[in-house]
Amino acid sequence: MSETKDRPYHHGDLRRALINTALDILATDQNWAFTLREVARRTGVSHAAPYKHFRDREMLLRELARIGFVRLGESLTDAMSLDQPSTRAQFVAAAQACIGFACQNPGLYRLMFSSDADKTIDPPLHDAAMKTFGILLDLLERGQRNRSFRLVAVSALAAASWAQVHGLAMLAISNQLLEEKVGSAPVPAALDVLLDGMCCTN
Amino acid sequence: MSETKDRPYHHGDLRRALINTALDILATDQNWAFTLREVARRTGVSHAAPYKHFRDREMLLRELARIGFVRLGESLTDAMSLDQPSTRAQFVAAAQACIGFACQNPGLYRLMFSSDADKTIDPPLHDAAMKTFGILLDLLERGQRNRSFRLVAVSALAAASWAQVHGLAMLAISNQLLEEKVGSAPVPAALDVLLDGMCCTN
DNA sequence: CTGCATAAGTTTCTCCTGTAAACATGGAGG
DNA sequence: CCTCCATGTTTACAGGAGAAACTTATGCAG
Repeated sequence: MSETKDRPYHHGDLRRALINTALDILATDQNWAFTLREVARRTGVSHAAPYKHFRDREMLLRELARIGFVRLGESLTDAMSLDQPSTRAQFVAAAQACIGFACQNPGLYRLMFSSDADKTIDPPLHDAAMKTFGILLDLLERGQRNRSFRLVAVSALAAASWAQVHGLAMLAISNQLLEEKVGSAPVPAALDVLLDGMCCTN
Repeated sequence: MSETKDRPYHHGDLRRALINTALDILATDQNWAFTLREVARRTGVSHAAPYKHFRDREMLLRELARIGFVRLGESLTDAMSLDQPSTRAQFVAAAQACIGFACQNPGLYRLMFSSDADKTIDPPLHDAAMKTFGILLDLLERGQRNRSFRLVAVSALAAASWAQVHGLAMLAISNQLLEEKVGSAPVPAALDVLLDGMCCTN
């Protein structure tokens, strides 16, 4: 009895409702200037109501970012569970999933890596980010064990591939991967170059 | 007679003064919430004065971004003019210059790639970005000519290296290159991995 | 030199945001 | 049944964006 009544004084689960509204707007309106009041408005509550659930605007932003990391992690896991002929192919699938996620949720993705989402002061957010990063690490370690990836320090592979994928994602959502600059299929092309450096040559 | 008088009614070169103030604050206050009024205040003019030189806040932001690309281009050119034993070493120098630039001007760097700096509606900004990107392209083409870099499509090398460097820069200024994740020297490590894929193996 | 058009400032005003404080409501426990 | 408290609402205030109307100096026509 908490859903869709004609606004009983107590909402039922306003916290979650606010988060969903915010995620909705973020998904709908490409680069929206995030506004607590707008979130409250569209959720149908007074502009001060959110403060009962979030100390301030930034706290909601960090929660959204955290959810973003969780969802990104799910996308990665999904992409990797499709079976692929090689670890290399699996890597490509995961990378494309990440970039696809960014392109489908540009606002959220940007938020996840913005300075508003300060991971140093928010343990849950930090943990979510680390956990998602861990998915990449696992893949790399697995690839090393089965001799797909070179046996250099896994942290080097991690830095390179994370930077590469994140860079492609950011450039893609900034609309900077123009054909005149980087050809018509920059993502697979770039990943191939990187993978040639990561994979065993024999 | 345009500098440092005791505020004649007409400033002399307010446009430039505003830009400099903004760049100053951006350089000083790591993640500052950009405010036209603050810029006006610190420049010593009324809050409406900037509107005589910039249609709106975004227009000033785009001009700042443009200057950012010009400066980044200078940093890259400088770094590449130091002579290096190999094109590969030159690439590393340029990459580190770019990441260094980002770390020393995080606010500006973020701005350059933010959605506020919409390159599709600002030809000067777009041109500045393209010109800086051209420096990278030149280096890659030169590397291909002297057989340092593989003869794959130069746009693929460009996409890969640009994404890599930009990704490292963004992660660095977001304070996400934590040792626990990517080791103690992620930048050279990541670049090495990438370069192993870009360079000729023999 | 006089006088005016205009560029470049300033003031004032409206609307919006974040956030705090005081107030209201209704459901849960004594 | 009454009272407490979490969760709403209203009201208030400080700032920011930007428009409009006003002011000042400057350069140019005569």
